[in-house]
Amino acid sequence: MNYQTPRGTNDILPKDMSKWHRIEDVIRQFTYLYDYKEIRTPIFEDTAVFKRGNDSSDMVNKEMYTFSINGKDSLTLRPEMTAGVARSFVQHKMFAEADLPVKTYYVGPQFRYERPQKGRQRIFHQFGVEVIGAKNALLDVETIALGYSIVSALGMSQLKVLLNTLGDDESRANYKQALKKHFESDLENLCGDCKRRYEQNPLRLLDCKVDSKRESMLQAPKMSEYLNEESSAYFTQVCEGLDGLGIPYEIDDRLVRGLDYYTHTVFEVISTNDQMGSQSTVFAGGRYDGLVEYFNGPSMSGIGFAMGIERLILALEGEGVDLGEESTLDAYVMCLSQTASLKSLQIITALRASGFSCERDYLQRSFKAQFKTVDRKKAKCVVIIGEKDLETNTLTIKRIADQKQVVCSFDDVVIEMDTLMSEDDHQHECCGEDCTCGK
RNA sequence: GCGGUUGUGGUGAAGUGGUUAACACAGCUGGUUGUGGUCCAGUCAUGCGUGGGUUCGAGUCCCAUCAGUCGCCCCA
Repeated sequence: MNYQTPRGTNDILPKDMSKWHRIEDVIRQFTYLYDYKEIRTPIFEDTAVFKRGNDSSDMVNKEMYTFSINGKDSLTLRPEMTAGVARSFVQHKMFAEADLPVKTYYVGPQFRYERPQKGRQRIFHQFGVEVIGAKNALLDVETIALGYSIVSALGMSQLKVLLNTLGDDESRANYKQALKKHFESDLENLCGDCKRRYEQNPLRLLDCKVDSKRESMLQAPKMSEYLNEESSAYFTQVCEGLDGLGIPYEIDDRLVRGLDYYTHTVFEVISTNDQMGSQSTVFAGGRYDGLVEYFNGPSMSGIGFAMGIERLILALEGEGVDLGEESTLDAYVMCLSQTASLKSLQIITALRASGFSCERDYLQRSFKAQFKTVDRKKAKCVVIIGEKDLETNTLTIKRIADQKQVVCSFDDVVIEMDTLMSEDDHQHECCGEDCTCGK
């Protein structure tokens, strides 16, 4: 038996972790600037939190990891975060807080039983925000701006913001009816999926890829023609806000999100990098009006988005953005004889206590092999302790950058390291390769 | 859930059914027993995703299965 990660899951290995940390750093930096607070909800919830009666999405109906213990509760590994956050918002009566809206963000794993593909895994990670308790077009704008700022700050530039509105319930109901009426005569000729969509969620007819060129599809009525005055005005404000911030976007009247709770603004930010494959959406979201009420809270609106971190990494790597900070080491301590090993342990401990990151050899490898490790680890200095040094109570410190070498007593190792390292820093700060400053 | 395609050491890969599974990189050891990055030599897959089958003989053919990947569906 070969043990391996279950299908559609993967280990995030130490060598890749710096990318994740970098992304999480930028996320925390920007959510701080925008005054969002982190929320952590359970990895699993009562199934009813996700599976709400009227939902037609595949995610909720076919892709959930649902289980029960002792035949009692039906629990589900979260496939998304919005429902859990809305549930939490109501459970903890955040609707009564003095300062609304409540602005939250989250980062964590999500679980969907899907056929894996590039950019689509069964366990994947999302960063997302949920702003609940105020219905203001400027919040829609702020939400999009936050996501946009984060991916931009990370260096993503090949992207497109797609925007649409689904209007309020009244507008959407009228539109759905109009769509059904429009496609009624052509229904027989549409693809199988479209026939299903016609019944389940006529809005989704619009993003069919098979029938997109059909006459009836091209002639399909547009959402914008069915917006009532309020919905239309709201959407205009969102557009004006994005214009005001200089965020480029395209209105895509065929953009329909899959989850049933969306109302008004919906948006999707896709990577246009050609290495993305068919899963190119990096983050997407929209406004939802009925969710808080579903969880027995007051009638409050919310808006949010979710960003796929694995997809973000794919997009950034596709664009050639370098996310890995170079891992470096202040010193590599070489011990060249067994008898010196206790001394080397004391030295490395003293250096670490003074804040220098240090590593050493544990395999009694050759001098040459240890020096190769120094290169691979990009250590700034090497501390060398050998048999002879025990007699003289000295060791050698070598600075790799310029090969400068000093011999000092065991007791002075920290002081000497300080000196070498600060000179080194000086070099980095004040000058490049053609340094004339004399250091 | 549907269809296509791929699967050989740590990595990239050669390998028309026939003895010991090329080559390159990385690793390790030595030349240089306290000064690395170059060079040279040596070493490194009892095994070809897994399990069956065909055959005198299978990495090569067949079946099943697992996984990756691409598209559909769906979605972040």
